Amino acid sequence: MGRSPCCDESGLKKGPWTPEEDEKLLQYIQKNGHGSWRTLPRLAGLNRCGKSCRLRWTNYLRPDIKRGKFSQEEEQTILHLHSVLGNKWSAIATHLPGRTDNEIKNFWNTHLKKRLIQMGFDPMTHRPRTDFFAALPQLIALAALRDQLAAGDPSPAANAQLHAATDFAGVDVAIQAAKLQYLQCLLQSAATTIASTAAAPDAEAAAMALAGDLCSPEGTRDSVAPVSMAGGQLLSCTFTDQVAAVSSEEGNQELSFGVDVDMFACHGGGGSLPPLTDVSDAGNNPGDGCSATTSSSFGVGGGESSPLPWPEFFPDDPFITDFL
DNA sequence: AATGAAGGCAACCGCAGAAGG
DNA sequence: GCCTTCTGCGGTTGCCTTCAT
Repeated sequence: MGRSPCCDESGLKKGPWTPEEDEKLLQYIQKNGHGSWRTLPRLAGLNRCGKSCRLRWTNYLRPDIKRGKFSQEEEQTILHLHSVLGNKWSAIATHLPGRTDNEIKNFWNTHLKKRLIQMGFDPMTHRPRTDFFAALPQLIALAALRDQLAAGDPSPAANAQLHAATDFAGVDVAIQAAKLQYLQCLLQSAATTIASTAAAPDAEAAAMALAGDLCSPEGTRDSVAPVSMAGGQLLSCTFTDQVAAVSSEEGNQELSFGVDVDMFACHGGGGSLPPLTDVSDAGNNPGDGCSATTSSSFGVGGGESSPLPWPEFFPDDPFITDFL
C-alpha cells in the first residue's frame, strides 16, 4: 500500500494549531517563502510534518484568504462549476479568488449538497433523481394507455370503450403521454451522461468550455442550444412529436392543449441545471445573471416558490411530485 | 440548567501524479 | 526507463459549537 503517514514518524505533533505555531509558520514563510515543505518545519522550528504545515498555510494562514459566508454569486458559481466539473474542488477553487478547495468542499458537503437532495436532485449529476422503481406502476399504466391510443384498436367495442374513456379524460391522457415521454427523456439523458463521462478524453477542458457556454461572463445564461462536447454530445430531445401524435390521433381539437412545445424540451449530457434557489428562501433570490433560462422558471424570481425544478411543467401534479 | 443531537469546520489520511536523480 | 521523493488533491474524521428538548 502507500507509504507510511508522514506524521507517524518521531512523534510529530498533530491536531489543532496553536497561535504560537501559526506565528512561527507565518513569520518563516513571509521571510523565506515555503520552499520545500519537507524541510520547512525543522527550519521554522515547528514540531509538525511538512504536510500539516502546507495545509495550515494554504487553508488558513495565507494572506489572500477570504473568510466568512459565501455570497450568492459564489454559491451559484460553485453549483455551476460542480455540475460540470464534479468534485474537482481545486479546479473550482481557482474560479473563486480567496476561497480554498477545503472551504468549498466543506460548504458543498454541509450546505449545497443537502439542499440539492432536499429539492429532489442527485447532487452528483445535478439531475432530478431517477429512482424509477418507485414510479414503475404508474409508468406501466401510462405505457399501456399510450399503446392503446397509438394502436387505435379497430373493434367497435374497444373504440366505444376508448372513446368513453377519452371523452371523460382525453386531455388527461394526452398529458399523461407527454409525461411518460418526459420520463423517458430523463432516463435517456441520464444514460447519455454516464456514457459521455466515461468516454470524454479531456472532460475538464470540455466542461469548462461548456460552463462558459452555459453561463457567459456577463452573467446571462444563454438559451439552451445543443452544445457538443469532446467524446460525447449534449442530448436534446423534445416531446413535440409524441404530443402532436397523441393530439392528432385523438382527432380532438381540444387535445391540442396549446402548450409551447419548447417547454417540454429537456437537455442532457453534462448540462447544468438552472441555478438553485433555497426552498426556504424562495422568492428572496435576487437572481444573478445566470438565473434566467428560456423555458424553466426554476430559481428565477417568478414569485412563485416551488420545490419542483420545473414548476410550470405539471404544477401540483402528484405524478411528478411523487416521482421527484 | 443539563444533556443529547445536529451542524460546521479544521485537520488528517491515503493515493496519484509530477519532478528529479 | 526506473526508482525515489515531494506535492497536491479528494475523502473522511473528529472536535467544537449551536440548537432543541
